[in-house]
Amino acid sequence: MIELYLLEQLDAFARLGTLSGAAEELHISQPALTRSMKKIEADMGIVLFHRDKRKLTLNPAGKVVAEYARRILADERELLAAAYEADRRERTLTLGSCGILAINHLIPVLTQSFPGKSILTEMAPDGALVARLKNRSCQLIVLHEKPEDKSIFCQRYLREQLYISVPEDHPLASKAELCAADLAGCSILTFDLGFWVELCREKLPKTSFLIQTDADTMDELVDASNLLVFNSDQMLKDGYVPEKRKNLPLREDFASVSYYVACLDPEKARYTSFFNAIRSESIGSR
Amino acid sequence: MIELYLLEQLDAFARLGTLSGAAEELHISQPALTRSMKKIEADMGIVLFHRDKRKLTLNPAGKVVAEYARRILADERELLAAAYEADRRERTLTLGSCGILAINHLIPVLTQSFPGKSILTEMAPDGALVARLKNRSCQLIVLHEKPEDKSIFCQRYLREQLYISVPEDHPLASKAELCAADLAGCSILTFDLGFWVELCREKLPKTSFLIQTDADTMDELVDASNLLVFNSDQMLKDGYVPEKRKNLPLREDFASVSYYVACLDPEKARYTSFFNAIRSESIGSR
DNA sequence: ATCACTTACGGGTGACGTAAAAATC
DNA sequence: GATTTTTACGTCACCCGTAAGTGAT
Repeated sequence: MIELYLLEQLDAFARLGTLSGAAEELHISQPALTRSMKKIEADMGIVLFHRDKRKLTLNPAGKVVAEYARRILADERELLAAAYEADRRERTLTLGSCGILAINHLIPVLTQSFPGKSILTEMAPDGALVARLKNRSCQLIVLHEKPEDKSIFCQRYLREQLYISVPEDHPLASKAELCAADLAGCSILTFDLGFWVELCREKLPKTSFLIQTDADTMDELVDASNLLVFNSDQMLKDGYVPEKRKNLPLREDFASVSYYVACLDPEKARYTSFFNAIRSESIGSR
Repeated sequence: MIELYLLEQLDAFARLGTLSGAAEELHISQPALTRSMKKIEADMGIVLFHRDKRKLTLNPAGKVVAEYARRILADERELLAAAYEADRRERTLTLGSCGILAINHLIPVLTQSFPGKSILTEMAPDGALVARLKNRSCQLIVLHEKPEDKSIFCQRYLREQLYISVPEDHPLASKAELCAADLAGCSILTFDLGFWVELCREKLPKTSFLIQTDADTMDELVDASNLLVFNSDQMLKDGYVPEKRKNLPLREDFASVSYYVACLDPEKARYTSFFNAIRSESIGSR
């Protein structure tokens, strides 16, 4: 058995050409290298060097060993990288969601249900989420349409109804509720809420959406402008109630969605406590 | 840097399933293994095992490491095998020859010209020899036809003239020399001399050859029979003179050949002393 | 004199075995 | 009680650095 530190030292010598150079790179003394090179030969029982009193060079067998050593050292580095990646996956639970609401709601639940695990969240469209679930990039996903796939275990979660926060002095403020036509030609301020934006752009083509990604900027714009603001029953319940605005529901089919929390069916046992935890919340929200 | 002995121990545990089993296979104590497994984790800085008080099992990251370890250990074994093979090639000089005569003559010369090297000889037809020279299975070859290939350096060596040793009471014994027709219908005893047998079978289709591979058997058959015996000027010079027989030359073009010693042209400098040694012998033989 | 490698010597880390304990079946 | 793993302790190997030596440029 040739230990890796010996192969590393041989590799350094093979690349640098001199023991002194290799010793410098490895931060060890020359004599240590002399001994190591002798030790490899002794361990293998064959001669690997041509000794010229002045210069040490690899003979053909030595070159063969150096070549393999290089490969083995690369494999060892790969081992470390793969192990760290596996470890990271073990310690983190990745939640993918089609919208930001579920993320905000679920992070505390996940933190409590899986103590010791880091929670990583990301937003993506439903289709991409299913793909990420299957290639194990995500362990849990939140969709706004029920997946048909039998290999995916799925549990109904919250409903969310779209609201528009209308400035009190806005013409629409007199209404009790809104429909798509009311919003034609309007601009609506909205945070980057995931699927909602795409859905509304499709369903309300005559309305423009002003997407904000920074929460503070968003808040300032809401305060400083008399624009319509995107909102929902859940957001209102969470306390997101813009000042000096009336919050009106948007009465359209698309403006009310159900969320579904899903995982790979074979893995559902791992997440039982989590699914139980959100079931009560889900029922409570109806 | 994870040392190989640790990976070996992890691999044994991964295969055997228990530390005690692995310890037995590795001929070390259990506590040593416990410590080694802890050391791998400490060296890598991640957890690789699920500890159940009673049973130790690999977690996903541990399985990844075990898988890589297996590959790396296989590579290390391959390294050893390749190095030993390279070392063997370095220490042995392989001579291929079309006939046994050149082998017998050249072994002492090679032994003296390349002190410290083992000499390995083998017999094969000219075509195969050239192939073996090119793929480095042989360093030197002896042919009975001059190769045209420019990448092959070639030097003329001995000539050999075929003789037939005829029993003194045999009808042919009265002749001074023989031709192909004289041998029609005869059986000739011969040792396995390489290309000569194939050549004679082709040129003397009406003569049968009784091939012997064991030298003692051959000698006894020569003494006990009144068969013709295959011979040559070189063999006679070497002292192979069957008793109670007359040695007659076979006067046919094919029955006299020149040998050529060859090596790869880029390597000829390595064999200068050898080529010089056989040049004098070659000239002396004419 | 300088450079490259080798030899000689002393020190500290660490890999091992033995012995014993803890925990589970 | 038997099996498996862990902890504790002492020993020995060995890997390293420093210092000195050899040979070549």
